[in-house]
Amino acid sequence: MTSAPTGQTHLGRLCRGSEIRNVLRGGRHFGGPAGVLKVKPGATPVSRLCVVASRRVGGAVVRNKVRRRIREIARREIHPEAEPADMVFRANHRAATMDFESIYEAFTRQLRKAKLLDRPRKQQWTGEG
RNA sequence: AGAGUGGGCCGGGCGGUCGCGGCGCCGCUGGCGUCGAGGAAAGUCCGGACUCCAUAGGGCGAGGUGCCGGGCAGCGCCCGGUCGGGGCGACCCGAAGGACAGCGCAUAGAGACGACACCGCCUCCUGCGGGGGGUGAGGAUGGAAGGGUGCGGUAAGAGCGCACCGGUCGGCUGGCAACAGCCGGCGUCUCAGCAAACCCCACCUGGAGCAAGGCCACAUAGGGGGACGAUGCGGCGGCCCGCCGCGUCCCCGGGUAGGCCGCUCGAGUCCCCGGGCAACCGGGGGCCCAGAUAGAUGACCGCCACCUCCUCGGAGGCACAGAAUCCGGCUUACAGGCCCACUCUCUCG
RNA sequence: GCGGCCGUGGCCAAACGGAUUAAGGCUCCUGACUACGGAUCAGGCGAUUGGGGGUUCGAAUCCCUCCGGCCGCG
Repeated sequence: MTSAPTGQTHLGRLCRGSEIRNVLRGGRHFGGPAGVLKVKPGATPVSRLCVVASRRVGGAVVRNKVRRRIREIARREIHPEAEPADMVFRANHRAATMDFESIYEAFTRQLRKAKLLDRPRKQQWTGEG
């Protein structure tokens, strides 16, 4: 398992095994072609993300690439003023062969469902960017 | 021109926007500068450095290595050579000590190493069914049959005798040596293979591993030193002798993934000169070249290379693969490309 | 970072230097029995012994190397 450091302004790291298990067990489930996203209301003022890429995904190079792409998308698309959340993304083996555009579309759809692209209690903000 | 052998190297380049880690600086909720994966970072198959523990010594055992010389901190690695095998050749391959220390080698076969005769051959006897003796040349068995080839010899044969080729012993010459060449002796004794089967011989090996190990903060309460010792238990590399600890008394002050150190400057790398056939070594000068701690390199765009496709202007692709204490090797994976030396065949001059 | 075990027909597996078609069971196929099926009986198909290389007369077995899977310790 790996957890990615992310943009420190509004996206932190979720590293501890107990917290990760907590999110996986009790979080809301958002499926997608590249993997599963689990979200729970944040325990800290900033949102935190953990990307899980097991050996089923591929070798070290592939797993690093998937993890970095997910983290990059989250960094750019999650709104700084959204409700802080603890997230765990578990990548599957299909993520290894997908190009960046496909992963981008799939993951942003999951984030939109989780209402993380929006500013809370304000106007709808289109997440295209 | 075609086919091939050996060695070395590269592993897309330049620029821009956003983002990440280390270090340095500044006017420090940030900014600026700078550096930021590989030849294999991999497998973890060997060897070390480093750290802690153990070190009275000895015996048994276990594992590894195995032609010679050199290189190296060391190695099971590398270089050079010897011998054997393969290739027309350049070259390539080889765990390459010992089989009179022992033991074993299925089936077949008389016999697989001090034993022996199934067929055959020769000879003698005969009551013509066969029997006695000689032989190991021929056949048969087998992966392999107690040196090989030829001539002589003989009843038939056989190192029975001779010559040559091995083999072995001794000497001489060359070589540091493995070994090679030459000379002589030996067939009464001694002549096969397998030791990546056990085994013998020689040499090597203390145990763990950076989660080593150390420092700091905090809580339940544990450790260190000295003295005494029967059994039991545990530890010391597996076992034994042996040694140490657990037990009692006295004295003194502290162990765990939270943080910090170890943590990256090193048997380093590049250039030049010198020594050496070479591996490599010596000297001089230049350079600083990742240090994360759930683990930093990503995304997008433009131009130029390279490859493929076609509607000739575009589209797609661009290997294997990601540092975790650090080095030296080995092994394995790898799109495409470059350079050097050499060999064979054909053609032309 | 250390250390160990395993890989044999579709499945479970035996043989650990010795010939042979690499046992045996389940499954599957064919036949018998039955009105049909099951059970039973008889016969049969099915193997690069994880891949490659080496040692040997001979390798599933010994050695080297790679691949895959499982487990243990810190």
